[in-house]
Amino acid sequence: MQAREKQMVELIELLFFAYRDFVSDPDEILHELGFGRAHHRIIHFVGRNPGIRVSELLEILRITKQSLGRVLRELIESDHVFQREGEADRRQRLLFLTPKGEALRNELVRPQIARFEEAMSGSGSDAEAACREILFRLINEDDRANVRQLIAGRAENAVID
Amino acid sequence: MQAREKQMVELIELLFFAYRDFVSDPDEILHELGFGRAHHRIIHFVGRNPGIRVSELLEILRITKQSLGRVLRELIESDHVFQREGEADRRQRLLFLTPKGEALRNELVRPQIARFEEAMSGSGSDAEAACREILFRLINEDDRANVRQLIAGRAENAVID
DNA sequence: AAAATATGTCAACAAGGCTGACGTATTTTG
DNA sequence: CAAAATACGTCAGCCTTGTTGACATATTTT
Repeated sequence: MQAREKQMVELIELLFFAYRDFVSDPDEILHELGFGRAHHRIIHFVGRNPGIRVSELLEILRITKQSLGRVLRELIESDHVFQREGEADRRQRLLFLTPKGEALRNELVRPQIARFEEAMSGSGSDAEAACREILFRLINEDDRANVRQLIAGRAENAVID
Repeated sequence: MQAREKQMVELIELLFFAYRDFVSDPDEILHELGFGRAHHRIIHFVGRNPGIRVSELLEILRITKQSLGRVLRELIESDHVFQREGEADRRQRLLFLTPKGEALRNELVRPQIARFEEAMSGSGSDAEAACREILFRLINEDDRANVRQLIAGRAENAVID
């Protein structure tokens, strides 16, 4: 094995361990509520994209509608998420967080923000930008444009009535 | 939400998408063999740490021995992994990859190396070091020393007879 | 009016986690 | 040396979250 490849393997492992611990704080919180990681992902992306369509969510999460359906139903029944008909297209069921859902989303994202802030402390803004760029380029090339738009955030202040 | 927090949320999402795609290539290969991500993790860490003890593997993967047991048995039956009694402590069942296991490990790691190399191309070695450091600091503080040692690789050329 | 689209749902199944209980070598300890 | 601790394996049952396939309903597009 070349030295360069060895360095890459080290990065592979770092990413594995970083991700393992990165999801561990939310996992604990969720477990107490009887929820799992699947609920987290829905809460997160609905919170970040109020009014997101079901089909968009499916594409982001790369799961089937049947998988989504079960978990989404639980979140609706527990009053964390609600749906509204699309105005332009009434077949759509746009997704929003309730105040309760927003509260949970906040609780879940807080430790993750803290973890990144701690990880960044001591690094300059150039280091942060470098890391951001590398993470971005780990994403499939054909999906980067989508992700860039998603991350930029679209209807940040969507009116929910 | 503060601007700084928003930046952190963007990083959180980048990590999510990066990881999602990062594991997708191995997943495809594994699926054709009737294996899953659990098999991958075992193959990877046994390959990187020949002679690793079962209990060490459990700690790395953060799963129970019952979960490991099933998947490990499959890998042993399919002749990807074999066990040997520890010399010093004969209760131990040290784990090694067979040549077949090594071949699979290589096949699985290749696309991940390629992905990181592509992601790094264009970034300088300082950017790479910065990213490495940030990923490292995402790991739980009490586990960083362990991970550092693990990643450095210990018995790189362990004799297997 | 017919076809396509967006979504929901039922059913059956699989991977891969979990807990709890118990068994067997082997090593360590009092 | 006997007893306790350790390393590991295994049986059984359960949960979450993913899958495929088939079918239903409302709405929009053609």
